[in-house]
Amino acid sequence: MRSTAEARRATVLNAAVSAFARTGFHATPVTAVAAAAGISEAYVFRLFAGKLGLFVAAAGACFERIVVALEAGAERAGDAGPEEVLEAMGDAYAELIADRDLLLFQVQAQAVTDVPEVAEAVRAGYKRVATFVRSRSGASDAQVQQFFAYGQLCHLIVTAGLEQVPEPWARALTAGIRHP
Amino acid sequence: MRSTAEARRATVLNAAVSAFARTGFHATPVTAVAAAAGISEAYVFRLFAGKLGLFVAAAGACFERIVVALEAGAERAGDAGPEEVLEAMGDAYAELIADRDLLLFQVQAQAVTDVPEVAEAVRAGYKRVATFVRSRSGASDAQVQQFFAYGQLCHLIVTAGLEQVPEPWARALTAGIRHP
DNA sequence: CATGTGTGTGAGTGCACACTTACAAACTGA
DNA sequence: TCAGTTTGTAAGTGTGCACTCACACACATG
Repeated sequence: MRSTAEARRATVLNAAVSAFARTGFHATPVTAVAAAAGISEAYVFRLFAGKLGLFVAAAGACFERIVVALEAGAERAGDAGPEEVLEAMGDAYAELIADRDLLLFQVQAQAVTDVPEVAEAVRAGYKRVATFVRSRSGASDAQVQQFFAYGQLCHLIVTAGLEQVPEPWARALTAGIRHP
Repeated sequence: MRSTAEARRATVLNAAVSAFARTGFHATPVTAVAAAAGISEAYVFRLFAGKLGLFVAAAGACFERIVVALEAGAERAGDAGPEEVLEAMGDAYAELIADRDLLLFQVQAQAVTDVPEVAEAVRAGYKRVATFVRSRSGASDAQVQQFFAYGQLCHLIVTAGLEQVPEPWARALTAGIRHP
């Protein structure tokens, strides 16, 4: 055996998050994920339950990585006040999405929520993130809501490339958003 | 002649916004748009420059309808203060997206921004909306930014179906958002 | 009526891609 | 060493779909 199936699954999931992030579910052939992972298409189908199963598993991996990053960020704030912890989590999230894979994957997943399995995975992912942010920061509901609202705005800024637009309307939207 | 090409284009665009909103660019066959518009697939290809041209035109129609709705909403606020005008615009937007087509189309368009023509159309659309909101409301950049941030949060709530989730984390995210 | 112009379609064509199957090679244990 | 299990693939198969083309009908204008 060259490798265990479990290890292969992990590398395939990394490749899948990256590939799906760039071109989305329907425009990303499984061959692209397989090639990025360095294995054959057929083996991807053995490791995961179809393309949809692969995408759902990738969503799980994506949100997992987000929660881990937020945990690490919150750790840097120790047991400071809610605002400080949220701020630290924001910084950690900004660093995490520097490579854009996790951000773009979330956008792509949101766009495929007409498939029930994906909608469920997205809900599960945000449940993990939101409950963690809430409990770890101890912030109010309104503060948590604001945290996610500006996070979603960040998604728009990056997907539309607004940080490259020098006009006033774009600068208004991007002002103060941490290095998108 | 049964109809003018221009009139056909308009009905096709309505069908396209609706169809693309539900299943996205890559998962929506042109036959579906054609069927919804009541014409043949071949004629859609004569009216628009390929599937991509159709999608870009639909994006234009989508943002056009949004600006019109915001204008009407702002009109109801007259020349009140920035907060009141923004509030009225928010109400108008909430009403407009009750059928979800315009909201979902924006999400789908964001997901296809790896295609340069789509990214350009999205930027153009948000440019129209943002400049109008800014100038018509006279609100500060920070207020405009907040307006869009919570708008994007609304998109997440609707796509993920969070308004159906009774758990505390979901209620924190949906609190106070106008009937998504 | 003849010619032209705009509206509209049926019937393809070719290709990309999800998924399967049959088979091979590596490793394990007795 | 030989049987069984796991890892891995090459080579299909079928289908859905973007896009084309030849052709038909409606209407105008001389």
